[in-house]
Amino acid sequence: MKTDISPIDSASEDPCAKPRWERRKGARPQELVAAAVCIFVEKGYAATRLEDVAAAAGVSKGTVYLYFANKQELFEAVVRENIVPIIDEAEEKIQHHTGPAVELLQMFIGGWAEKLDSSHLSGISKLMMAEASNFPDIAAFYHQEVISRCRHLLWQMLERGVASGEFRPLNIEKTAQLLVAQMMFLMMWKHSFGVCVQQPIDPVEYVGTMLENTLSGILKR
Amino acid sequence: MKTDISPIDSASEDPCAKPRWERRKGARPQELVAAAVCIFVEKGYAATRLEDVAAAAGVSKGTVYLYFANKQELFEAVVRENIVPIIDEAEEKIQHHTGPAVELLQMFIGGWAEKLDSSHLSGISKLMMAEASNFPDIAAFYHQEVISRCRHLLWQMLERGVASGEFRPLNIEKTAQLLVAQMMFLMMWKHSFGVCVQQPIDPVEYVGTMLENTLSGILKR
Amino acid sequence: MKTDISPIDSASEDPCAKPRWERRKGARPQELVAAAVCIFVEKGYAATRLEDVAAAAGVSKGTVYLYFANKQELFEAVVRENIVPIIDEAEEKIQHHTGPAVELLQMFIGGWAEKLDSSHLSGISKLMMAEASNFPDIAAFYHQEVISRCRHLLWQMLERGVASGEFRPLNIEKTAQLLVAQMMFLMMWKHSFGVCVQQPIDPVEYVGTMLENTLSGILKR
Amino acid sequence: MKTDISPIDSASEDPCAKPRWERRKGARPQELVAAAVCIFVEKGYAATRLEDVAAAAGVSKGTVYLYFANKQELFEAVVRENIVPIIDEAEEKIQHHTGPAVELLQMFIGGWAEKLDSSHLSGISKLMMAEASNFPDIAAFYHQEVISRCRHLLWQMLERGVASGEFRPLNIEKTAQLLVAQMMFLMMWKHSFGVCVQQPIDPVEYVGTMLENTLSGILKR
DNA sequence: AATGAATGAGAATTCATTCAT
DNA sequence: AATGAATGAATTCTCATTCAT
Repeated sequence: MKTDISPIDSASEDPCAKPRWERRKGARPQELVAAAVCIFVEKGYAATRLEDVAAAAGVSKGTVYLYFANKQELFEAVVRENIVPIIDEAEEKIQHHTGPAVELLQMFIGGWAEKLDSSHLSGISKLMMAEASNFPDIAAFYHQEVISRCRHLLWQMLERGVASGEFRPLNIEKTAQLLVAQMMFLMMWKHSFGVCVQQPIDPVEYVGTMLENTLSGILKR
Repeated sequence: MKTDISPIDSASEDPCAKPRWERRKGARPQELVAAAVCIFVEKGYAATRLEDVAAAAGVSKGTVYLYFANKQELFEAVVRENIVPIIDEAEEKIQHHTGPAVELLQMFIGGWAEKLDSSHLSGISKLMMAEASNFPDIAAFYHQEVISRCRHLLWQMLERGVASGEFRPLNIEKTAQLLVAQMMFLMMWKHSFGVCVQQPIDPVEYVGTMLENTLSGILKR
Repeated sequence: MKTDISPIDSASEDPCAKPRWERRKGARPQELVAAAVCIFVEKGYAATRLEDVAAAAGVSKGTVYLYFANKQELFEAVVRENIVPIIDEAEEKIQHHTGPAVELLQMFIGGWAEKLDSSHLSGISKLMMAEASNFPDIAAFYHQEVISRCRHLLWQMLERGVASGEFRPLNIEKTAQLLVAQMMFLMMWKHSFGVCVQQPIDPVEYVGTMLENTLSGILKR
Repeated sequence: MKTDISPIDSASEDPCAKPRWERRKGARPQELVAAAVCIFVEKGYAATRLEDVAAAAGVSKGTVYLYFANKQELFEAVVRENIVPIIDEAEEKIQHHTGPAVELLQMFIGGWAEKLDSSHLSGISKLMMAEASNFPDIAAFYHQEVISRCRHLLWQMLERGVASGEFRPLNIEKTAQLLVAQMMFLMMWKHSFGVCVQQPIDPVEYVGTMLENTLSGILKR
C-alpha cells in the first residue's frame, strides 16, 4: 500500500529537495503526489499552483492532468497516499495490541510527535483546518477518510483503558477532543506562525507535557 | 451588519431623479470595517475580494480605496478595531482585579467562550493561523498586536496564582501553551469543519471541561 | 492679459513650491491654472491626476470642475494663459522693432533661452510633442494657437533679414525648421532624459552655439 | 505584421471541431515583439495596453505573459531586437570603413533618413523622449543601450574627420549635439504633430538640408 | 505518454468625472 | 462657491484548465 517514494517513509532528509527521483515509467503518479505534498504543505490548497507541482515533479503542467482530473483529485490522492496509510497502520496496531492502554496511548501519541518532527505531513492537517470552509467537497472527503477515523481510534484507546480499569471513568468524547485540540494546535503552529516568527515549539517536549498532564488527569491512582 | 441606508434602493417614480448614493461620511470606514470582518471571516484573507467587501457595505469597489490603501490596510484596521480593544479591555481588567487568580482565569476564559458563541470574531484568529505563512507582513503585525499580548496576559494570570499560592509551582510557559492550544482549536474548528460537517462543538461546554481539567491539574489541593 | 500669479513672470524661484497663494476669491481659476502648469509639466498630460492639481492649488477635486469642464479645458487654459501671451508679446515686439533682423533673431532666441532656464514652461512644448498623437483635439488646438504662430514669427524675422540684405537668399522654411528643431530638442531633453540621467544641457551655451552656427550659415559676408 | 495563421478563423463546417488556436512555438516571441513595436509606436508606452498587443499578434492576453514577465520586459525586448541591432551594424560599418569621414557621415545619416521613411521604428526614439521622465528604469536602460552608444558613434565619425583634416577643428560634443537635435526633431515630429496636422516633413529632403548646412559649417574649404 | 502553448475569467488597484451636501 | 464622497470603467497580471502536436 505504501509507495516507495512517499516522502514520509524513513529518515531521508528533505523530500522537497530538487531531483529526488529518476524518471520511471509507472511511477509518475506517485512522483506527482510526492511533489504535490511539498507544495500543498508549503502554500496551502488555494495558493498552490499546479505548475509548481509539475515543476517540482520534473514534468510539465499538462502531465498533471494526465493522471489527475483536477487540483482536487490531486489533493485527494495526496491524502489517500500519505495520510490514510498512517491511519491504516495505526488501526492495525491497535487491533493487535494486547498490552495496557496507557502504553498504546503513549506509543500512538509519541510516534505522532516524532513524525511531526521528521516529516512535513502535519502541513496537510493544517491545510485542511485552514481551508475546509472554502472547499466543502474536500472537507467532506477529508472528514470521512481521516478525521472520523482518527476520532474513532482515539476513542477506542480511551475506552480500552477505562474497560481495563487503567483509567478512571471518563467522558471519552471530551477527553479525546482535548487531546486532539492540543495535537492540532501543534501542527497548526508549526505551519503558520512557526515559520514566520522566531518561536518554534519543540514537538517532543510539547507532547511530553501534554501526555503527562492528560494522564495525570485520567489515570486511576 | 448590512446598513439599511445606502444605496437607496428605488421605488421612486422618476428613476433619473433618484440619487445614486448617499453620502455617509464619517460612518463609512466603520461600515467598511464591519463588512470586512464578515467577509474576511467567511472567506479568509486571500480569498476575500474587496469587491465583495464593498458590496457587503453597500458601496462600490472604488469606495474601499477611499479609506484603505489596500487589502492589507483594511485587514489591519479590522484587527485594530475589533481585536485589539478586546485585549486592551482584558489588560485593564487584570490590572484592576484584586481577587483570587482562579476567579480571574475563569472570568477571562469564560468571557472568551461567550464571545465566541455570540460573535464571529474568532474567525480572525482562525484566519491568521490559516494564512500567516503566506502573508508574513500581516503575520508579524498580528503577532505583535495580538499574540504576544495575549500570551503576556495569560502568563500574568498564572504567575499571580502561583505567587498567591493558589496554584502549585508551574511551568508557566507550557501551561499557557496548553490552554492556548485548546482555545485556538475551538476557534479553528468553529470556522473550518464546524461550518461543513454536522459536528459543531458547543463552546461553553467545551470550555467548561477545559477549565475543569486544567484547574484540577494546577490547583493546589 | 498676463495674470499676476502666472508662474513665468519674473524671477521668483519655484512656483510649484507649496503654498504660494493665499485664497483670493476671484483668483481661483488662475490659481488652478498655475498649479496645473506644474503638474502637467512634471507628469505630462495623460499621467496628470486632477486630484494632484487640486491639491497643488490647495482646493478639492470638485472645485476644478467648477471652473473647467474637464481635463482638456484645464489644459487649454494653461496654454492660453501661459504660452499664448508670450507669443503675443513676441509678435508685438517684432511689429515695433526697427533695427536689424539679426538683432531681432538674437533677442528672440536669446530671450527664449533665458526663459528656458528660469521657468519650466518649456515642459508644455515637450508635453505636446510627446502626447499630440494621443490627443488630437488638443494637438489641433495647440497647433493653431502656438505652433503656426511661432512658425510665422520665425519666418517674418528671416524674411526681414533677407529683405534687408543682411541674410543671403534663403529657403526660409527649411532654415526655420532647423532652428525650431534645435530649440525643440533642447526643451525636450530638459524634460526627458535631462531629469533622469546626469547630463543636463546648459541652455545658454547651447543656444549660443546654435545661433553662431546658424548665423554663420545665413549671414552675408 | 499581422500573421495570416492564427487564430484560425473559421468556415469549417463543425464549429466545435475547429481548433481554438494554433501552436506557433518559437515564432511567438518575435510575433509579439513585432506587434508590440506597432502598438508602442502608435500609443506610446503608458497608453499601450498589453491586451492590444496581444490582439495585434493574434493571441490572447495571457499569452503575452508567457513570454514576457511584464510590460517593461516586453518593451526592452522591442528595443533589443529592433534598435540595438541597428546600432551594432552601424558600429560594425564604422569599424571597417576606410574612406573619408564625410562619406561615412553621409552614409550614416542618409541611411537613417531612409529607414525613417520606410519603418516606424523612429517611434521608439520618440516614445523614449516622451516618457523617459515617467519611467526612469526604462530610461536608464535605453540610455545605456542606445543613446550613449549613438553618441559615441557620432563622436567617432567627427573625430575621424578632424584627424584626417577633412573637418576644421571642432567642438565635437556640440556639433554632435546639434546633429542629434535635428535628427531627433524629425523623429518626434513624425510621430506627434506629423500624424495629426497636415504637415508631414519629408525626411530625405530635411536630412539633405541638414547635412548640407552642417557640412558647410564644418568642412575645411 | 508527454508536452507546453494558449486560453480567458478573475482579482487588485487607479482615476476622470459626477453629485449630494 | 466649495467640498469630498462615491462611482465604475479600465488596466495589469495570475492561474486552472484545455488542447494541438
